[in-house]
Amino acid sequence: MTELRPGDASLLRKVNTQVTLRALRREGVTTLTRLGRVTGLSRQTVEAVLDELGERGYVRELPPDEGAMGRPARRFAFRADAGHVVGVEVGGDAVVAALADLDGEVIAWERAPVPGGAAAHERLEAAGRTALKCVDGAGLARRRIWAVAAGTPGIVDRTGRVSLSLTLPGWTGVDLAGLAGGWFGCTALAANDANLAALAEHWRGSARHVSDLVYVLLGHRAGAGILIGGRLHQGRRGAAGEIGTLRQVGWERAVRELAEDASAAEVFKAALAGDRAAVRRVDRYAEHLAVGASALALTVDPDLLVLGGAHARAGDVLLDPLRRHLAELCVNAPEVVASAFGDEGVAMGAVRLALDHVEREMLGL
Amino acid sequence: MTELRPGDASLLRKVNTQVTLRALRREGVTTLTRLGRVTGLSRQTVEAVLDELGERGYVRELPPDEGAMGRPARRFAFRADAGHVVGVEVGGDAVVAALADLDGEVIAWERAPVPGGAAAHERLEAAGRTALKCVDGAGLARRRIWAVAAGTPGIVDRTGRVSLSLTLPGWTGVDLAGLAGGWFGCTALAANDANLAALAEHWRGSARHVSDLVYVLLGHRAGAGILIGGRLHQGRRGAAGEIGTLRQVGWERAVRELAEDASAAEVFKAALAGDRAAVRRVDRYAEHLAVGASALALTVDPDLLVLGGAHARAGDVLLDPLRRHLAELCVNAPEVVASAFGDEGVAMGAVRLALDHVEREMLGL
DNA sequence: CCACTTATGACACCAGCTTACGTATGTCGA
DNA sequence: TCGACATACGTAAGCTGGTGTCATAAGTGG
Repeated sequence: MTELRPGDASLLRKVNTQVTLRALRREGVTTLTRLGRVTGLSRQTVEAVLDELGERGYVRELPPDEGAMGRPARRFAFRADAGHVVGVEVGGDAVVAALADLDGEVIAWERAPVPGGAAAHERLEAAGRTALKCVDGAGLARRRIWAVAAGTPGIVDRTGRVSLSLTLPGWTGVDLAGLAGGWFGCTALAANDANLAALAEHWRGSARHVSDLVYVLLGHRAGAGILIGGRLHQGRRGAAGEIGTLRQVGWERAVRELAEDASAAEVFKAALAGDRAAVRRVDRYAEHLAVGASALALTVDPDLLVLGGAHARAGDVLLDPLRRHLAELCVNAPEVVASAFGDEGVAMGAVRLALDHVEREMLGL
Repeated sequence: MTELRPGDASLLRKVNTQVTLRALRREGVTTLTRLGRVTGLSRQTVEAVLDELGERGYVRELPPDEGAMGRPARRFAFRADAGHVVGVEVGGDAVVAALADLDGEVIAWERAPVPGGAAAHERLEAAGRTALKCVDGAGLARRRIWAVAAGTPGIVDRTGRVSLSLTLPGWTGVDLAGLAGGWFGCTALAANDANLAALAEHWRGSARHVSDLVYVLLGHRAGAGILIGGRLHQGRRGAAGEIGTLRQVGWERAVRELAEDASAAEVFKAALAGDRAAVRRVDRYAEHLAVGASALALTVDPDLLVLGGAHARAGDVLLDPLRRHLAELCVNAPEVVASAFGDEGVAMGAVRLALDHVEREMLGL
C-alpha cells in the first residue's frame, strides 16, 4: 500500500537518477555510452543525471582511459567517500563499531569489552566512546558521518527506543537512537540485534540470493530477525521474531542447559571430538532450538534459515542435528546455513541500516 | 527490491492514470475540477487520462448535473460493470462462489454442498458447476469474466497447485488454478483459504485500518493467513502460516477434542448458557489455540489477530478465554477480534485476489 | 436582462527523454 | 606522415506529458 502521489516531470528524473546511480555503482568506473546501454537510457539523459550527481558530490569524473580504439570516453565513478556511516553493536559483553563508506566498505573496526552487569549509562558511554574512537582513529572528521545505526538485544520500537530488555540491567526504556544521534550530531537509528544480523546476511552473507529469510541469533539468549521481500519486518512494536519468549518453545531453558557446567564452546568441541555425552547435549540443544525455529519457519515459510551468533560458529556439529529435528517438525523445512559472519554481523547490519537511510536521503526520499 | 526500470514519459502517464483512477473510484461520480483538486494534478491532465480510460471502457461520462451554480461540470464515473470476477471457495463441506463487478460489489452468490469424502474430481466438478451457475444465473455472459480465484484448505503453491492437503481426499497435487482457468477461459489464481480470508478481512472486514495481520481460520482444521504491509505473505512454497502442523502447538488435537461427543456449536451454546463443563472445554480449546496463535503473534507481531471460520462465530465465549491465554503467553499480545464475515469470507478474499490481478492488468502491469 | 459563478477550451510554456547527425579525438596500418 | 577507421561527444530538432493563464461558455439568481 504505497502512498501514491501524482507525478510531474521531476518524478522521471528521480527514477532515472536512481537507475543511473545503481548502474554506476554496480559497474564501477564506467563511460557514458556504456551506462546508457546498461540502463536503457539515452546517453544524454545519463549525462544530465551524472552532471547533477557530480554537482551534489556523489559522482566524480576520472581522466579518460587512453589506449582504446576511437575517441576516449569520459569516465565516471561513484564517490563512495562522499559520506560515511557508523554501525554499532551494543551487546551484552562488548561493543563493536564499524566505520564504512557509502559503498559499505568497512574502513575501521573498533571493539571494547563491557561487563555483562554494567549499568545502562556505562554501557552507553562505552558505546559512544567506541564509536567516536572508531572514526577518530581512522582520521575522519566527525561531521563526515551522515548516519549512525545501533543494534542491541531486546525489543526496540520503531522510534529506536529499547522497549524491553530481559538481559541488560537498566536497558529497558533507553532511547538508544536518540542518544546515538548525539555522538556525531546526525540521524540515528536503532533496532534489535538479530534483525540487523539478518540484514547483513542478506546484504553480504549467506542469504544474498533470497528474499524471505529468518535469522536466528544464538547467544546468551536466542532471538530472531525476519526479512520479508528483502525488507526488514519488525512488527507493530518491533517485537517480530521474539518467539524465544514462548515457554513451550523453551529457548531460554535450552540456552541455560547447554552451558550448565562447562562452557558452550567446550561442549561443542567435545561433541566434535566424538564425546557421547557432549553429542547428546548438543542434540538436546538442537532439539529445543528446532521447536522455535520450526515455529518461525512454519509461520514465515522462508527461503532460508540462517543461524548466527556465538554458538552458530560450532558449525555442522550443531547444524546437522538441527536440520534433522527441523525436518521432523516441518512439512517442508527450509534450508539451514550458518552465518557468513563472525561476531561482526550485527555491526555490519547496522551499517546496512544506516546506508539504507542515507540512500533514501540521497535521492530526496 | 523492486525491479527498477528506466522511465520515459509514458511512466508518468501510468502513474497519473493510477492516481486518477483511484481517486475516481474513491470519490464516486465526480467532476474534472474536483478530481484535479483531490489528486493534485491539473485539470488538463485529469481530462486526458479520463479520455483514455473512457476509450478503454473503464470510465463513463454522465449527463451534467443541473441546478448548481455556474457552468455545469462534466461528470465522470468508474464503470464497475466493465468487467467481472468470480471468487470461489472450494471447502471441505461446500463450494461457495461469488460473482462481483470491478468495484467488488457482489452481484450473485451460489452455494452447493459437497460431501466431505467426495473424490477430487467430484469436488472440482461441483466447484466448476457452481461457479458457472453463479454467472449464468445472474444473466451475465461468461466471456465477461476477466479473472477467477479459488481458495481451498491445504498448501497451495505459487502456481496455484495444491501441493499438500491433509483433509480432502485426492486433493494433493490438484492444479486448482489451471482447472479453474478452464471454467471461463480466463486467467485463474488459487491460494490457501485462510490467506484469502485474511485478504477479505483487510479489504472489507475487521482489519481495514491495519497493515500487518494474522488471520486464524477455525474449522475442521485450523489454518492461518498472514498479511504483511497489506500484502499477502505466502512464503516460499505457499506454506506460510501452517503453524498448526507443529505437534507442540496441538491445534489438530484441540479441534478433535472440542467436538468429541457433542457438536462444536452445541458446546459453545452450552458454555454461553453457563454450563461449567462446556466452559471448561471451550477454555481448553482456547488454551490450545493460544499456543499456536502466540507463536504466530510473536513471530509476526501483527497489528491485529482476526479469528474466523465456523467456531469463531461463537464470539466472546471463545474470544475472551483466548485473549486471556494469549496475554499470558505473549510479551504484548495483539488485539483479537472476530471476523466480520460469516461463511463467505474465503470467497470474498478470492474476489479480492482476482481483482488485484485485474487491476494490475488494467494499468498495464 | 444583467451580474455572478463555475467549468471549459485553447494557447503558450516548460521539463525531460529520444533520435539523428555532424564533429572531435583517439588508434591502426600503409 | 597520412588516411581509414572506430568511438564518443555536442548540438539540434522533435515528441510526450504536465502546468498555468485567460478568454469564453453555460448555467443560476435577482
